Amino acid sequence: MPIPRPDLQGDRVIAHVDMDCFYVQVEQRKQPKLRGLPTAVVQYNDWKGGALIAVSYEARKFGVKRSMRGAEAEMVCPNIQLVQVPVARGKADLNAYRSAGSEVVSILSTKGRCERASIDEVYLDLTDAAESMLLETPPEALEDIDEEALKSHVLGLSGDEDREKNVQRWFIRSDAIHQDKLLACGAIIVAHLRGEVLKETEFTCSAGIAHNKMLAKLASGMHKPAQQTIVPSSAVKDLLASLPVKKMKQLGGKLGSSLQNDLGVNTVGDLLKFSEEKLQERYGFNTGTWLWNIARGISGDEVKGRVLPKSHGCGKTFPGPRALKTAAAVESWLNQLCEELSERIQLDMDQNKRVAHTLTLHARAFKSSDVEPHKKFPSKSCPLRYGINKIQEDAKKLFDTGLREFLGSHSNAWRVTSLAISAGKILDTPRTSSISRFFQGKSLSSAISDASNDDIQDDAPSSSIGCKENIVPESDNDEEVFAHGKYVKEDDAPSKDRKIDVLCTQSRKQKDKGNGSILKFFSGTNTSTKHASNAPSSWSESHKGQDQRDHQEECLVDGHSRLGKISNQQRDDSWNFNAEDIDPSVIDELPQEIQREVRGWICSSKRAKTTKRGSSIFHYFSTDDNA
DNA sequence: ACGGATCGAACA
DNA sequence: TTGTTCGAT
Ligand SMILES: Nc1ccn([C@H]2C[C@H](O)[C@@H](COP(=O)(O)OP(=O)(O)OP(=O)(O)O)O2)c(=O)n1
Ligand SMILES: [Mg+2]
Ligand SMILES: [Mg+2]
Repeated sequence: MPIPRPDLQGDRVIAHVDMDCFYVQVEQRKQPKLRGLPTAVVQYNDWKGGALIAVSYEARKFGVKRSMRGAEAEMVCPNIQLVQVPVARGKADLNAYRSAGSEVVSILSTKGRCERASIDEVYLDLTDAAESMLLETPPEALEDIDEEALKSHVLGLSGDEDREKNVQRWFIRSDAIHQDKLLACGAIIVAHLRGEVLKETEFTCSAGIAHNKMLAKLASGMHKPAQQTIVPSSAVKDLLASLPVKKMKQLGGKLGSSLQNDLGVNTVGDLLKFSEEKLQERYGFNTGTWLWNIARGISGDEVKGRVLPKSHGCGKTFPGPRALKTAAAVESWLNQLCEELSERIQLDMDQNKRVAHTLTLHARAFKSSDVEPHKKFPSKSCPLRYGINKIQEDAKKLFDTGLREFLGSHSNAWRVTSLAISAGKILDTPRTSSISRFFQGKSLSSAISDASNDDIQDDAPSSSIGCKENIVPESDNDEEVFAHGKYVKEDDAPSKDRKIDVLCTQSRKQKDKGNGSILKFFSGTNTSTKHASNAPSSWSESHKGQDQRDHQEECLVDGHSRLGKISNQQRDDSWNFNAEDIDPSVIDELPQEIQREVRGWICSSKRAKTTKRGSSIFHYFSTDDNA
């Protein structure tokens, strides 16, 4: 029913709100005497005074920077107040900051769709609220406008003399274009929200108001602290023309470096010189169009309605001499991490009625024997069973299987330099459904405990059928949920029904994302053939050289290739197609029940693909090679 | 190999 | 679907 706006002109009102030196503010609220003083938050004081992770604006004036050592900071700012991150179970404990972030979100999520983008920032879609305001109480007289709103920075305004006056005039211009009027309303709403945040939490924040997320994010950082910035469409061109590529979100890493070094692109505006095809050729289909769009200030990325994190993780590093070298030491630290994780997912369940379904372990290690102590410790996951002891038990198993794989057959001396676990696949538990009745009279918490207590066989975690039936909610949508499952291998080929099932599930999920550009086509069997890849050479150094397939040894299975030009062949024996490359007449030859799915996918894919980075993948597990 | 602890997303 | 890599805060 809800059809996404075309949005090609950018008529949404999007805000990005980012807290000012957030951890510092949290600590200053705890210790008000620190307010106004140059302050920084450090974690782990023992080595060189710890590392700074947040710096107050007073301290920034002295040149104090994040990632400085405490001792360094004291050199440039002798009066700096260093506050340590709380420590619990031998590791940094960020719960106070998470909790403070939640306070803020609960206020900012009241006027429109809200997306938690990090511990201290959110995106807001204020389109509806702004349109309502424009209809009902349009800003006409200065007296009616929030004073804070009138202090906004408006990009592109003539500038020099009397900024204040110009902004005031901008807000009440009756001859402004509709877009600008909407932004003005958005800015008034944001000013109000920021006032509410200050009143309720004592925290200041800064914000950007624009027609999409990318520009709003850019704007929020332009004037800090405790200010807000508006980006009218008319200001976009000049803004991007002088913006160094590295300042743009997503271009701060290797991609941005490649743009500079390989294309000579120094500002985002420099990208305008390149055709979409040229960018696609070098950086891939999706990234290419994404780059082409952002050069023009276009981004259709929508504000997801999600105010809670999608995963909980905790970890600790053991650098240099602190590296763990015994199983007992690893076990001990794992236990600490598991305690914290258990606490946090339990809190999530109690507060939000959500249940996590997957436990994942990451580690880094090296062999003390080799001169080149390279590290590649495989991550492992399994179904998550609630309860500290269960989690500890499973985490240790995951580590052990990872370690055996890491060591190969020779058992060498090893060192572990980091351990991390995380809880993912977190799902809402619907209030009303048969599953709730099953748990009648019990708290969700005790029901989950019982489910894991009726001792599941002590086998290695592999399947979650029991878990799924006991915990996973009955579907409100008719989409099957897999709590945890292992990748389907060729020699373990699923039945035909099963394959179709996967197909439908995946396609619905992807369609909901409202964006897609790639059809992923599994042959299901046949691992020996290598196929042509006309995928662009990768810009990322790490991808280079791992691309083992550049020539065509064999034709594609009949019917598959005729779907359209192959965009990329994957290591998992599937082929990817771009939506516009698919020959519509060939779709008719596909199995009936699949045709509808493919057509629906192509439709949504073509609609949204140009405005958002990334791809949706259409999984088709064919039953045989000649499907 | 002292820039740690977390998160989300694309990719293979 | 799992596991890896990238980028971010
Ligand atoms: N590399 C980083 C970056 C940030 N943070 C934490 C501490 C910050 O307080 C918080 C928010 O990050 P920001 O990038 O928003 O920075 P600040 O809020 O501290 O400052 P600003 O006022 O510039 O937003 O996240 C962190 O632990 N490690
Ligand atoms: Mg911030
Ligand atoms: Mg931030």
